[in-house]
Amino acid sequence: MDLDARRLLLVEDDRRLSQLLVRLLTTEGYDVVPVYDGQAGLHHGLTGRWDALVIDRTLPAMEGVDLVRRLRSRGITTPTMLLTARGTTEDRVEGLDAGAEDYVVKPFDSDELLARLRALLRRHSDTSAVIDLGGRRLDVASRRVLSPDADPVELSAQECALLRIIAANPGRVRSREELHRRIFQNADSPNAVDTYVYYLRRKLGAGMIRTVRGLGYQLGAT
Amino acid sequence: MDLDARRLLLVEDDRRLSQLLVRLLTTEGYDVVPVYDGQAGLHHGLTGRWDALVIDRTLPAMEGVDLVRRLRSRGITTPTMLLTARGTTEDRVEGLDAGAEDYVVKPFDSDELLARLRALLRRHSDTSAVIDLGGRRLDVASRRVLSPDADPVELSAQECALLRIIAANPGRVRSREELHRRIFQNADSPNAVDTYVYYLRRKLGAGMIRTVRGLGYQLGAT
DNA sequence: CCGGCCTCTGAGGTTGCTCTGAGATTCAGT
DNA sequence: ACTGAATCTCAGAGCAACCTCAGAGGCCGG
Repeated sequence: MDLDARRLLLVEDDRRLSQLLVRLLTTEGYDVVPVYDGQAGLHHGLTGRWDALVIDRTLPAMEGVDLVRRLRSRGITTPTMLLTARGTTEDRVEGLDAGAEDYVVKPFDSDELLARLRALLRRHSDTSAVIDLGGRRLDVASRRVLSPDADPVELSAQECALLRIIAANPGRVRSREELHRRIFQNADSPNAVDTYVYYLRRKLGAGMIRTVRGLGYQLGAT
Repeated sequence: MDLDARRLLLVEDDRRLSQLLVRLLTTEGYDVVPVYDGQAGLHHGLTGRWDALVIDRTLPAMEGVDLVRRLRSRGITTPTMLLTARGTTEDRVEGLDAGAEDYVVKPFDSDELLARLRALLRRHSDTSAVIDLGGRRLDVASRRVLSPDADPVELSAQECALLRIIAANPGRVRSREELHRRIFQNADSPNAVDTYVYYLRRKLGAGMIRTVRGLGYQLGAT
């Protein structure tokens, strides 16, 4: 077995298609694990370590788009490709805005799927489980903030997702809209982002997150 | 005039399509610069600061795919979207493997293009405009003035806008009228510019902005 | 079924920004 | 030095953006 192989989670209910994809991707050198419904996909997506997710849009137990949304809302940012039979624009837009990085319309061509997968993995090669916060560190896997001279601070899923986005790029200011879209997509209150910033500050100190009035938030002490 | 708009370089030789795209993207709040052949695209891609590139595949002087390849080979990693008329798989694969992040097949749907662009920009995140102030630097994105040997100085929106205009051309003198027109659109008091110059001097030192009596203001002597 | 944690809502309270206006100060020309 | 014009200084009203936090409802393990 290839220890450096990219690990893919394949969520596809059609057994025949699933088998076909497993064979194709395995031949290309990927390490593929197939599951056959949304619940299993959610479970493995949340608990496993994956380089990319390949998810069918139409699944029993949970729509593919909902699966992506739920994973994103739990702080999982693994790059994701949707397989979709429907080619309508609204479907595509919905998929992309749910947080999927890409989609492929069935029936698709093997070479195209592989090319898109390569492109997906290429730009997401910076997945480090530990993010530097300037002095402290965010361990995404265990959702804890570790500091050299204090006890670890435990974060909830949403807190972690928020901090992760802000910390991904220390110099950059993230707008409320972006944060809301990426984390609280099924929240009506535009205030949710503020609230979680408040929670994080309460746990980590006010200096952790800087407010840029009218623009958004930024990692503090940069 | 949106100072925080995302900057897009559009490389499209078909004037009609180009104009259409400029209008669409501008309406969405992007800051779009159109060029009409590969050479110009290469030049601007190498020298300008862009948040994303939108490139037609079929161009005079240089193919779109070659343009992407050449930009990538020079270390330009700006996220890129290809527009392609041909929908064959080999074309798509070639485009993606050349380093393009995404492609859209013509004729394309506006909503889809915009959704893909959002997805593209969402995952790329390290661009920020920094203006030299002679020793210190103005980070427009986070509205701060950074200096090598002091804490950052935070600016308000108006302060930043004012300093940005003055600092854009160090030698040039900006009249009160111009500054007032560009920043204090709905302010009655002709004194507003003076006030904000005062605020900036208070935060950054009197030498930052020089008064040219009777004419206006200018970036202070380095 | 219960209790605890997490998520999101909504309603104040507070802060910081914007712009105004008026007096103080500087400047150029006489 | 005198004078009028240009510029500087600064306190404060009004307002939007932001913060704070209690609580309702959801989810999950016991």
